[in-house]
Amino acid sequence: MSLAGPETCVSFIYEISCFELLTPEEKELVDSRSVLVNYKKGENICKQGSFASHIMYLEKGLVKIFLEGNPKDLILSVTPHKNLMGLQALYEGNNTFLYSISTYTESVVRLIDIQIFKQLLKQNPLFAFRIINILNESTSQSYGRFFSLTHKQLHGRLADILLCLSRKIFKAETFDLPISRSDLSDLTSMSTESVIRIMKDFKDDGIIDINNKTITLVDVPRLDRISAKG
Amino acid sequence: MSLAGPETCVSFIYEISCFELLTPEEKELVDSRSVLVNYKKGENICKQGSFASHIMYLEKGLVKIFLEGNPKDLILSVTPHKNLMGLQALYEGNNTFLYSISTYTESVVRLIDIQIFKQLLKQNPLFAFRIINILNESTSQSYGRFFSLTHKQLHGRLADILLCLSRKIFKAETFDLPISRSDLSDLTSMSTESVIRIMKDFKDDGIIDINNKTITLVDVPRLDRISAKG
DNA sequence: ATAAAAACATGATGCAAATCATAATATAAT
DNA sequence: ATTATATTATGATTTGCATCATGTTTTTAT
Repeated sequence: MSLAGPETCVSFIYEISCFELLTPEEKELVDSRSVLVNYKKGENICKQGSFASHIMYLEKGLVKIFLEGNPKDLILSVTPHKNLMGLQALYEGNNTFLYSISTYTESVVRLIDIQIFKQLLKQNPLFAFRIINILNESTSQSYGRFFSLTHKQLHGRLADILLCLSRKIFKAETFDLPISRSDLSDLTSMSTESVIRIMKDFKDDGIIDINNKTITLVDVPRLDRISAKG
Repeated sequence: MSLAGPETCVSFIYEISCFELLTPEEKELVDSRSVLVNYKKGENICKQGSFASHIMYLEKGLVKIFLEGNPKDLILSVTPHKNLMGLQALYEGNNTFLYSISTYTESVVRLIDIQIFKQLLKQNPLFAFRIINILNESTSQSYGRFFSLTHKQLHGRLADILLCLSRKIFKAETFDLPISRSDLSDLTSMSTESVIRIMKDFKDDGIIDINNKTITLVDVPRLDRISAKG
Protein backbone atom coordinates (compact mmCIF):
# COMPACT_ATOMS: atom_id res chain seq x y z
CA MET A 1 0.00 0.00 0.00
CA SER A 2 1.18 3.48 -0.70
CA LEU A 3 -0.43 6.86 -1.21
CA ALA A 4 -1.50 7.21 2.35
CA GLY A 5 -2.02 10.45 4.16
CA PRO A 6 -2.79 13.89 2.91
CA GLU A 7 -2.93 12.95 -0.75
CA THR A 8 -6.11 11.03 -0.11
CA CYS A 9 -7.92 14.09 1.14
CA VAL A 10 -11.51 14.92 0.44
CA SER A 11 -11.09 18.64 0.45
CA PHE A 12 -10.32 20.76 -2.49
CA ILE A 13 -7.87 23.32 -1.25
CA TYR A 14 -7.44 24.91 2.16
CA GLU A 15 -8.18 28.34 0.88
CA ILE A 16 -7.54 29.66 -2.51
CA SER A 17 -6.71 33.09 -3.56
CA CYS A 18 -6.91 34.06 -7.17
CA PHE A 19 -8.91 37.26 -7.34
CA GLU A 20 -6.06 39.33 -5.99
CA LEU A 21 -4.32 38.65 -9.29
CA LEU A 22 -6.95 40.72 -11.07
CA THR A 23 -6.53 44.38 -11.87
CA PRO A 24 -8.88 46.83 -10.12
CA GLU A 25 -10.91 47.12 -13.31
CA GLU A 26 -11.14 43.36 -13.64
CA LYS A 27 -12.21 43.05 -10.02
CA GLU A 28 -14.90 45.57 -10.65
CA LEU A 29 -16.01 43.64 -13.69
CA VAL A 30 -16.36 40.50 -11.57
CA ASP A 31 -18.30 42.41 -8.95
CA SER A 32 -20.64 43.92 -11.48
CA ARG A 33 -21.27 40.60 -13.21
CA SER A 34 -21.69 38.37 -10.21
CA VAL A 35 -24.29 37.93 -7.51
CA LEU A 36 -24.22 36.66 -3.96
CA VAL A 37 -26.71 33.96 -3.06
CA ASN A 38 -27.52 32.59 0.38
CA TYR A 39 -28.27 28.94 0.88
CA LYS A 40 -29.72 27.23 3.89
CA LYS A 41 -28.37 24.00 5.27
CA GLY A 42 -29.12 21.05 2.98
CA GLU A 43 -29.96 23.11 -0.06
CA ASN A 44 -28.84 22.38 -3.60
CA ILE A 45 -26.43 24.88 -5.14
CA CYS A 46 -26.27 23.20 -8.49
CA LYS A 47 -27.59 20.09 -10.10
CA GLN A 48 -25.63 17.61 -12.13
CA GLY A 49 -26.57 17.72 -15.81
CA SER A 50 -28.20 21.12 -15.78
CA PHE A 51 -26.83 24.06 -17.72
CA ALA A 52 -23.90 25.87 -16.24
CA SER A 53 -23.93 29.57 -16.86
CA HIS A 54 -21.67 30.58 -14.02
CA ILE A 55 -18.63 29.70 -11.96
CA MET A 56 -19.27 29.45 -8.23
CA TYR A 57 -17.11 30.78 -5.44
CA LEU A 58 -17.95 29.67 -1.92
CA GLU A 59 -17.62 32.78 0.23
CA LYS A 60 -18.90 31.12 3.38
CA GLY A 61 -20.09 27.69 4.43
CA LEU A 62 -19.35 24.04 3.84
CA VAL A 63 -20.61 22.01 0.91
CA LYS A 64 -20.35 18.62 -0.71
CA ILE A 65 -19.60 18.10 -4.38
CA PHE A 66 -21.01 14.79 -5.53
CA LEU A 67 -21.93 12.55 -8.43
CA GLU A 68 -25.51 11.37 -8.28
CA GLY A 69 -25.90 7.63 -8.51
CA ASN A 70 -28.64 5.13 -8.06
CA PRO A 71 -29.03 4.18 -5.29
CA LYS A 72 -25.87 5.73 -3.86
CA ASP A 73 -24.08 8.99 -4.59
CA LEU A 74 -20.33 9.42 -4.70
CA ILE A 75 -19.07 12.47 -2.85
CA LEU A 76 -16.09 13.79 -4.77
CA SER A 77 -15.14 16.41 -2.27
CA VAL A 78 -16.12 18.25 0.87
CA THR A 79 -15.29 21.84 0.20
CA PRO A 80 -14.88 24.62 2.75
CA HIS A 81 -15.22 28.32 2.13
CA LYS A 82 -12.96 30.30 -0.18
CA ASN A 83 -12.97 27.74 -2.95
CA LEU A 84 -13.97 27.92 -6.57
CA MET A 85 -16.49 25.35 -7.72
CA GLY A 86 -17.72 24.28 -11.13
CA LEU A 87 -14.54 25.12 -13.03
CA GLN A 88 -15.10 22.06 -15.22
CA ALA A 89 -17.90 23.95 -16.91
CA LEU A 90 -15.22 26.09 -18.53
CA TYR A 91 -14.56 23.16 -20.79
CA GLU A 92 -15.85 24.29 -24.14
CA GLY A 93 -18.48 22.04 -25.56
CA ASN A 94 -19.63 20.94 -22.15
CA ASN A 95 -21.74 23.63 -20.60
CA THR A 96 -23.44 21.39 -18.10
CA PHE A 97 -22.54 20.69 -14.51
CA LEU A 98 -20.56 17.51 -14.08
CA TYR A 99 -21.72 17.16 -10.50
CA SER A 100 -24.22 18.36 -7.97
CA ILE A 101 -23.36 20.56 -5.03
CA SER A 102 -25.33 20.94 -1.83
CA THR A 103 -24.67 22.60 1.50
CA TYR A 104 -23.83 21.11 4.89
CA THR A 105 -24.18 24.45 6.61
CA GLU A 106 -25.61 27.84 5.80
CA SER A 107 -23.57 29.11 2.89
CA VAL A 108 -22.95 32.13 0.74
CA VAL A 109 -21.99 31.62 -2.87
CA ARG A 110 -20.82 34.13 -5.42
CA LEU A 111 -22.08 33.27 -8.87
CA ILE A 112 -19.79 34.63 -11.56
CA ASP A 113 -20.90 34.85 -15.16
CA ILE A 114 -18.98 32.18 -17.03
CA GLN A 115 -18.36 34.40 -20.05
CA ILE A 116 -16.75 37.00 -17.84
CA PHE A 117 -14.65 34.34 -16.21
CA LYS A 118 -13.49 33.06 -19.60
CA GLN A 119 -12.69 36.57 -20.68
CA LEU A 120 -10.53 37.08 -17.59
CA LEU A 121 -8.68 33.86 -18.30
CA LYS A 122 -8.02 34.92 -21.85
CA GLN A 123 -6.81 38.39 -21.02
CA ASN A 124 -4.96 37.80 -17.75
CA PRO A 125 -2.41 35.01 -18.07
CA LEU A 126 -1.30 35.15 -14.44
CA PHE A 127 -4.89 34.60 -13.41
CA ALA A 128 -5.12 31.72 -15.88
CA PHE A 129 -1.91 30.27 -14.51
CA ARG A 130 -3.30 30.39 -11.00
CA ILE A 131 -6.45 28.62 -12.13
CA ILE A 132 -4.29 25.92 -13.71
CA ASN A 133 -2.59 25.48 -10.37
CA ILE A 134 -5.92 25.20 -8.62
CA LEU A 135 -7.13 22.58 -11.08
CA ASN A 136 -3.93 20.63 -10.64
CA GLU A 137 -4.11 20.72 -6.89
CA SER A 138 -7.62 19.39 -7.04
CA THR A 139 -6.63 16.66 -9.49
CA SER A 140 -3.81 15.57 -7.21
CA GLN A 141 -6.20 15.13 -4.31
CA SER A 142 -8.67 13.41 -6.55
CA TYR A 143 -6.08 10.80 -7.57
CA GLY A 144 -5.24 10.11 -3.95
CA ARG A 145 -8.87 9.54 -3.15
CA PHE A 146 -9.26 7.40 -6.24
CA PHE A 147 -6.55 5.13 -4.92
CA SER A 148 -7.95 5.10 -1.41
CA LEU A 149 -11.44 4.11 -2.50
CA THR A 150 -10.38 1.44 -4.96
CA HIS A 151 -7.43 -0.12 -3.15
CA LYS A 152 -8.05 0.16 0.56
CA GLN A 153 -10.57 -1.64 2.65
CA LEU A 154 -13.15 -0.17 4.95
CA HIS A 155 -11.03 0.71 7.98
CA GLY A 156 -8.35 2.36 5.86
CA ARG A 157 -10.89 4.37 3.88
CA LEU A 158 -12.67 5.65 6.96
CA ALA A 159 -9.34 6.51 8.61
CA ASP A 160 -8.43 8.52 5.52
CA ILE A 161 -11.62 10.54 5.69
CA LEU A 162 -11.42 11.20 9.42
CA LEU A 163 -7.81 12.36 9.12
CA CYS A 164 -8.65 14.57 6.20
CA LEU A 165 -11.65 16.17 7.88
CA SER A 166 -9.51 16.88 10.92
CA ARG A 167 -6.50 18.22 9.04
CA LYS A 168 -7.94 20.03 6.08
CA ILE A 169 -11.48 21.00 6.89
CA PHE A 170 -11.78 21.58 10.63
CA LYS A 171 -8.08 22.00 11.43
CA ALA A 172 -8.49 20.47 14.85
CA GLU A 173 -8.48 17.06 16.47
CA THR A 174 -11.89 17.69 17.98
CA PHE A 175 -14.66 18.90 15.75
CA ASP A 176 -18.40 18.93 15.36
CA LEU A 177 -19.31 16.77 12.41
CA PRO A 178 -22.13 18.20 10.29
CA ILE A 179 -21.86 15.13 8.06
CA SER A 180 -24.20 12.20 8.67
CA ARG A 181 -23.10 8.57 8.69
CA SER A 182 -24.95 8.16 5.43
CA ASP A 183 -22.90 10.95 3.87
CA LEU A 184 -19.72 9.44 5.28
CA SER A 185 -20.74 6.29 3.43
CA ASP A 186 -21.08 8.23 0.17
CA LEU A 187 -17.66 9.66 0.89
CA THR A 188 -16.01 6.30 1.52
CA SER A 189 -18.04 4.25 -0.90
CA MET A 190 -19.32 1.81 1.68
CA SER A 191 -22.68 1.07 3.31
CA THR A 192 -24.00 3.28 6.09
CA GLU A 193 -24.04 0.27 8.42
CA SER A 194 -20.33 -0.29 7.81
CA VAL A 195 -19.54 3.33 8.66
CA ILE A 196 -21.39 2.97 11.94
CA ARG A 197 -19.73 -0.34 12.78
CA ILE A 198 -16.22 0.91 12.03
CA MET A 199 -16.78 4.14 13.95
CA LYS A 200 -17.72 1.92 16.87
CA ASP A 201 -14.60 -0.22 16.31
CA PHE A 202 -12.44 2.90 16.42
CA LYS A 203 -14.20 4.09 19.54
CA ASP A 204 -13.90 0.71 21.29
CA ASP A 205 -10.20 0.65 20.47
CA GLY A 206 -9.71 4.12 21.90
CA ILE A 207 -8.70 5.58 18.56
CA ILE A 208 -11.47 8.13 18.41
CA ASP A 209 -14.06 9.48 20.78
CA ILE A 210 -17.66 10.20 19.87
CA ASN A 211 -19.97 12.47 21.82
CA ASN A 212 -23.14 13.11 19.95
CA LYS A 213 -21.93 15.07 16.91
CA THR A 214 -18.52 15.79 18.38
CA ILE A 215 -15.63 13.65 17.19
CA THR A 216 -12.18 13.60 18.77
CA LEU A 217 -9.24 11.88 17.12
CA VAL A 218 -7.53 10.44 20.17
CA ASP A 219 -4.77 8.40 18.55
CA VAL A 220 -3.81 10.07 15.29
CA PRO A 221 -0.61 8.00 14.73
CA ARG A 222 -2.70 4.84 14.91
CA LEU A 223 -5.18 6.27 12.42
CA ASP A 224 -2.25 7.07 10.16
CA ARG A 225 -1.06 3.48 10.43
CA ILE A 226 -4.53 2.17 9.61
CA SER A 227 -4.64 4.52 6.65
CA ALA A 228 -1.21 3.41 5.42
CA LYS A 229 -1.94 -0.29 5.88
CA GLY A 230 -5.09 0.04 3.84
CA MET B 1 -26.99 3.58 -11.81
CA SER B 2 -26.02 6.50 -13.91
CA LEU B 3 -22.88 7.90 -15.45
CA ALA B 4 -22.54 5.07 -17.93
CA GLY B 5 -20.90 5.29 -21.27
CA PRO B 6 -18.25 7.58 -22.59
CA GLU B 7 -17.78 9.53 -19.37
CA THR B 8 -16.22 6.48 -17.80
CA CYS B 9 -13.45 6.36 -20.35
CA VAL B 10 -9.86 5.48 -19.61
CA SER B 11 -8.36 7.66 -22.26
CA PHE B 12 -7.31 11.20 -21.82
CA ILE B 13 -8.37 12.91 -24.98
CA TYR B 14 -8.64 11.68 -28.53
CA GLU B 15 -6.01 14.03 -29.80
CA ILE B 16 -5.16 17.37 -28.45
CA SER B 17 -3.94 20.35 -30.26
CA CYS B 18 -2.49 23.22 -28.36
CA PHE B 19 0.81 24.06 -29.98
CA GLU B 20 -0.84 25.68 -32.97
CA LEU B 21 -1.91 28.42 -30.59
CA LEU B 22 1.71 29.44 -30.17
CA THR B 23 3.35 32.15 -32.21
CA PRO B 24 6.16 31.10 -34.58
CA GLU B 25 8.71 32.41 -32.08
CA GLU B 26 7.12 30.52 -29.24
CA LYS B 27 7.06 27.35 -31.31
CA GLU B 28 10.72 27.78 -32.01
CA LEU B 29 11.35 28.26 -28.31
CA VAL B 30 9.61 24.98 -27.58
CA ASP B 31 11.62 23.25 -30.28
CA SER B 32 14.88 24.63 -28.99
CA ARG B 33 14.12 23.71 -25.39
CA SER B 34 12.71 20.25 -25.89
CA VAL B 35 14.09 16.87 -26.89
CA LEU B 36 12.61 13.80 -28.50
CA VAL B 37 13.16 10.50 -26.73
CA ASN B 38 12.40 7.01 -28.02
CA TYR B 39 11.08 4.35 -25.71
CA LYS B 40 10.79 0.65 -26.31
CA LYS B 41 7.74 -1.36 -25.37
CA GLY B 42 7.39 -1.74 -21.62
CA GLU B 43 9.80 1.02 -20.70
CA ASN B 44 9.26 3.59 -18.00
CA ILE B 45 8.82 7.18 -19.15
CA CYS B 46 8.59 8.65 -15.71
CA LYS B 47 8.48 7.42 -12.18
CA GLN B 48 6.04 8.47 -9.50
CA GLY B 49 7.69 10.56 -6.82
CA SER B 50 10.76 11.54 -8.81
CA PHE B 51 11.52 15.11 -9.75
CA ALA B 52 9.63 16.53 -12.69
CA SER B 53 11.67 18.93 -14.75
CA HIS B 54 9.64 18.67 -17.93
CA ILE B 55 6.21 18.32 -19.44
CA MET B 56 5.79 15.32 -21.73
CA TYR B 57 4.04 15.21 -25.05
CA LEU B 58 3.41 11.78 -26.57
CA GLU B 59 4.22 12.15 -30.28
CA LYS B 60 3.78 8.46 -31.04
CA GLY B 61 2.84 5.32 -29.18
CA LEU B 62 0.51 4.13 -26.44
CA VAL B 63 1.19 4.42 -22.73
CA LYS B 64 -0.37 3.84 -19.35
CA ILE B 65 -0.45 6.45 -16.62
CA PHE B 66 -0.67 4.75 -13.24
CA LEU B 67 -0.38 5.07 -9.49
CA GLU B 68 1.98 2.54 -7.99
CA GLY B 69 0.50 0.49 -5.20
CA ASN B 70 1.42 -2.53 -3.20
CA PRO B 71 0.63 -5.09 -4.38
CA LYS B 72 -1.54 -3.67 -7.15
CA ASP B 73 -1.23 -0.54 -9.27
CA LEU B 74 -4.12 1.65 -10.32
CA ILE B 75 -4.07 2.65 -13.96
CA LEU B 76 -5.47 6.16 -14.18
CA SER B 77 -5.51 6.33 -17.93
CA VAL B 78 -4.45 4.67 -21.14
CA THR B 79 -3.21 7.48 -23.32
CA PRO B 80 -2.70 7.43 -27.07
CA HIS B 81 -0.42 9.66 -29.08
CA LYS B 82 -0.83 13.43 -29.32
CA ASN B 83 -1.50 13.94 -25.65
CA LEU B 84 0.23 16.01 -23.02
CA MET B 85 1.31 14.15 -19.90
CA GLY B 86 2.57 15.30 -16.53
CA LEU B 87 0.72 18.61 -16.47
CA GLN B 88 0.13 18.20 -12.74
CA ALA B 89 3.81 18.97 -12.23
CA LEU B 90 2.98 22.56 -13.16
CA TYR B 91 1.48 22.87 -9.74
CA GLU B 92 3.86 25.12 -7.88
CA GLY B 93 5.26 23.57 -4.78
CA ASN B 94 4.90 20.07 -6.13
CA ASN B 95 7.66 19.39 -8.58
CA THR B 96 7.43 15.62 -8.42
CA PHE B 97 5.52 13.26 -10.66
CA LEU B 98 2.18 12.27 -9.23
CA TYR B 99 2.19 9.05 -11.21
CA SER B 100 4.34 6.71 -13.24
CA ILE B 101 4.07 6.32 -16.98
CA SER B 102 5.21 3.35 -19.03
CA THR B 103 4.77 2.30 -22.64
CA TYR B 104 2.56 -0.37 -24.16
CA THR B 105 4.15 0.07 -27.56
CA GLU B 106 7.24 1.72 -28.99
CA SER B 107 6.80 5.41 -28.28
CA VAL B 108 8.26 8.79 -28.98
CA VAL B 109 7.99 11.46 -26.32
CA ARG B 110 8.82 15.13 -26.53
CA LEU B 111 10.21 16.40 -23.24
CA ILE B 112 9.55 20.10 -22.83
CA ASP B 113 11.37 22.13 -20.21
CA ILE B 114 8.85 22.93 -17.51
CA GLN B 115 10.10 26.49 -17.04
CA ILE B 116 9.57 27.18 -20.72
CA PHE B 117 6.12 25.68 -20.51
CA LYS B 118 5.25 27.87 -17.54
CA GLN B 119 6.57 30.90 -19.36
CA LEU B 120 4.33 30.14 -22.33
CA LEU B 121 1.32 29.82 -20.06
CA LYS B 122 2.07 33.13 -18.44
CA GLN B 123 2.60 35.03 -21.67
CA ASN B 124 0.04 33.40 -23.95
CA PRO B 125 -3.42 33.40 -22.41
CA LEU B 126 -5.07 31.56 -25.29
CA PHE B 127 -2.56 28.78 -24.84
CA ALA B 128 -3.25 28.79 -21.10
CA PHE B 129 -6.98 28.69 -21.77
CA ARG B 130 -6.51 25.67 -23.99
CA ILE B 131 -4.51 23.91 -21.29
CA ILE B 132 -7.31 24.63 -18.83
CA ASN B 133 -9.70 22.97 -21.24
CA ILE B 134 -7.44 19.95 -21.52
CA LEU B 135 -7.18 19.63 -17.76
CA ASN B 136 -10.94 19.89 -17.44
CA GLU B 137 -11.57 17.29 -20.08
CA SER B 138 -9.26 14.92 -18.29
CA THR B 139 -10.90 15.64 -14.94
CA SER B 140 -14.32 14.90 -16.42
CA GLN B 141 -13.19 11.51 -17.61
CA SER B 142 -11.48 10.87 -14.33
CA TYR B 143 -14.73 11.47 -12.42
CA GLY B 144 -16.58 9.07 -14.68
CA ARG B 145 -14.03 6.39 -14.05
CA PHE B 146 -14.08 7.16 -10.35
CA PHE B 147 -17.78 6.41 -10.32
CA SER B 148 -17.39 3.30 -12.46
CA LEU B 149 -14.73 1.76 -10.24
CA THR B 150 -16.42 2.54 -6.95
CA HIS B 151 -20.07 1.94 -7.80
CA LYS B 152 -20.24 -0.72 -10.46
CA GLN B 153 -19.53 -4.37 -10.12
CA LEU B 154 -17.10 -6.45 -12.13
CA HIS B 155 -19.08 -6.98 -15.33
CA GLY B 156 -20.01 -3.32 -15.58
CA ARG B 157 -16.47 -2.17 -14.99
CA LEU B 158 -15.01 -4.47 -17.59
CA ALA B 159 -17.70 -3.48 -20.09
CA ASP B 160 -16.77 0.16 -19.53
CA ILE B 161 -13.13 -0.48 -20.27
CA LEU B 162 -13.77 -2.56 -23.37
CA LEU B 163 -16.13 0.06 -24.77
CA CYS B 164 -13.69 2.80 -24.07
CA LEU B 165 -10.75 1.02 -25.63
CA SER B 166 -12.83 0.39 -28.71
CA ARG B 167 -14.25 3.89 -29.00
CA LYS B 168 -11.49 6.14 -27.84
CA ILE B 169 -8.23 4.33 -28.26
CA PHE B 170 -8.52 1.95 -31.18
CA LYS B 171 -11.54 3.48 -32.88
CA ALA B 172 -12.71 0.12 -34.15
CA GLU B 173 -14.80 -2.81 -32.94
CA THR B 174 -11.95 -5.20 -33.65
CA PHE B 175 -8.55 -4.41 -32.28
CA ASP B 176 -5.31 -6.00 -31.16
CA LEU B 177 -5.01 -5.60 -27.44
CA PRO B 178 -1.47 -4.78 -26.31
CA ILE B 179 -2.77 -4.77 -22.73
CA SER B 180 -2.45 -7.93 -20.63
CA ARG B 181 -5.21 -9.30 -18.40
CA SER B 182 -3.15 -8.24 -15.46
CA ASP B 183 -3.10 -4.66 -16.74
CA LEU B 184 -6.82 -4.83 -17.40
CA SER B 185 -7.16 -5.75 -13.75
CA ASP B 186 -5.19 -2.66 -12.72
CA LEU B 187 -7.48 -0.69 -14.97
CA THR B 188 -10.69 -2.07 -13.51
CA SER B 189 -9.49 -2.51 -9.96
CA MET B 190 -10.23 -6.22 -9.81
CA SER B 191 -8.17 -9.40 -9.66
CA THR B 192 -6.56 -10.80 -12.79
CA GLU B 193 -8.56 -14.01 -12.35
CA SER B 194 -11.79 -12.03 -12.39
CA VAL B 195 -10.81 -10.28 -15.63
CA ILE B 196 -10.16 -13.66 -17.24
CA ARG B 197 -13.40 -15.15 -15.96
CA ILE B 198 -15.53 -12.22 -17.10
CA MET B 199 -13.85 -12.09 -20.50
CA LYS B 200 -14.81 -15.74 -20.80
CA ASP B 201 -18.37 -14.95 -19.68
CA PHE B 202 -18.62 -12.28 -22.36
CA LYS B 203 -17.22 -14.66 -24.94
CA ASP B 204 -19.56 -17.51 -23.94
CA ASP B 205 -22.50 -15.11 -24.17
CA GLY B 206 -21.48 -14.00 -27.66
CA ILE B 207 -20.87 -10.44 -26.55
CA ILE B 208 -17.22 -10.37 -27.54
CA ASP B 209 -14.89 -12.57 -29.52
CA ILE B 210 -11.32 -13.36 -28.53
CA ASN B 211 -8.67 -14.64 -30.90
CA ASN B 212 -5.33 -14.61 -29.31
CA LYS B 213 -4.66 -10.91 -28.80
CA THR B 214 -7.46 -9.82 -31.11
CA ILE B 215 -10.69 -8.68 -29.49
CA THR B 216 -13.96 -8.08 -31.33
CA LEU B 217 -16.91 -6.39 -29.71
CA VAL B 218 -19.75 -8.41 -31.25
CA ASP B 219 -22.72 -7.00 -29.35
CA VAL B 220 -21.98 -3.39 -28.46
CA PRO B 221 -25.56 -2.52 -27.39
CA ARG B 222 -25.45 -5.37 -24.90
CA LEU B 223 -22.13 -4.14 -23.55
CA ASP B 224 -23.69 -0.71 -23.19
CA ARG B 225 -26.53 -2.19 -21.22
CA ILE B 226 -24.13 -4.07 -18.96
CA SER B 227 -22.22 -0.84 -18.46
CA ALA B 228 -25.36 1.11 -17.64
CA LYS B 229 -26.72 -1.53 -15.29
CA GLY B 230 -23.45 -1.53 -13.40
C1' DA C 1 -45.92 18.55 23.98
C1' DT C 2 -46.55 15.03 20.81
C1' DA C 3 -46.19 12.84 16.60
C1' DA C 4 -43.43 11.89 12.62
C1' DA C 5 -39.30 11.32 10.48
C1' DA C 6 -34.43 11.04 10.23
C1' DA C 7 -30.36 9.29 12.00
C1' DC C 8 -27.95 5.88 14.60
C1' DA C 9 -27.20 1.15 16.13
C1' DT C 10 -26.63 -4.03 16.06
C1' DG C 11 -27.23 -8.81 14.99
C1' DA C 12 -28.14 -12.54 11.36
C1' DT C 13 -27.68 -13.98 6.64
C1' DG C 14 -26.07 -14.15 1.93
C1' DC C 15 -23.10 -13.20 -1.73
C1' DA C 16 -19.67 -11.10 -4.78
C1' DA C 17 -15.24 -11.29 -5.51
C1' DA C 18 -10.50 -12.10 -3.67
C1' DT C 19 -7.34 -15.55 -2.69
C1' DC C 20 -5.24 -19.96 -3.14
C1' DA C 21 -3.84 -23.90 -5.78
C1' DT C 22 -2.61 -25.96 -9.93
C1' DA C 23 -2.23 -26.39 -14.70
C1' DA C 24 -2.12 -25.23 -19.64
C1' DT C 25 -0.52 -22.08 -23.14
C1' DA C 26 2.11 -18.63 -24.91
C1' DT C 27 6.28 -15.77 -25.30
C1' DA C 28 10.99 -14.82 -24.55
C1' DA C 29 15.67 -16.15 -23.70
C1' DT C 30 19.84 -18.96 -24.22
C1' DA D 1 15.58 -26.51 -30.14
C1' DT D 2 14.90 -26.31 -25.33
C1' DT D 3 14.48 -24.36 -21.19
C1' DA D 4 12.70 -20.60 -18.54
C1' DT D 5 9.36 -17.09 -17.67
C1' DA D 6 5.18 -14.71 -18.33
C1' DT D 7 0.44 -15.00 -19.50
C1' DT D 8 -3.92 -17.23 -19.60
C1' DA D 9 -7.07 -20.40 -17.61
C1' DT D 10 -10.23 -22.96 -14.13
C1' DG D 11 -11.75 -24.92 -9.94
C1' DA D 12 -12.08 -24.85 -4.63
C1' DT D 13 -12.13 -22.10 -0.58
C1' DT D 14 -12.43 -18.10 2.18
C1' DT D 15 -13.74 -13.53 3.48
C1' DG D 16 -15.00 -8.85 3.52
C1' DC D 17 -18.75 -6.44 3.13
C1' DA D 18 -23.56 -5.53 1.62
C1' DT D 19 -28.06 -6.50 2.56
C1' DC D 20 -31.88 -7.45 5.43
C1' DA D 21 -34.40 -7.11 9.65
C1' DT D 22 -35.46 -4.79 13.71
C1' DG D 23 -34.85 -1.65 17.39
C1' DT D 24 -33.29 2.73 19.64
C1' DT D 25 -32.19 7.39 19.82
C1' DT D 26 -32.16 12.00 18.08
C1' DT D 27 -33.98 15.62 15.36
C1' DT D 28 -37.64 18.00 13.04
C1' DA D 29 -42.32 19.31 12.33
C1' DT D 30 -46.94 20.51 13.88
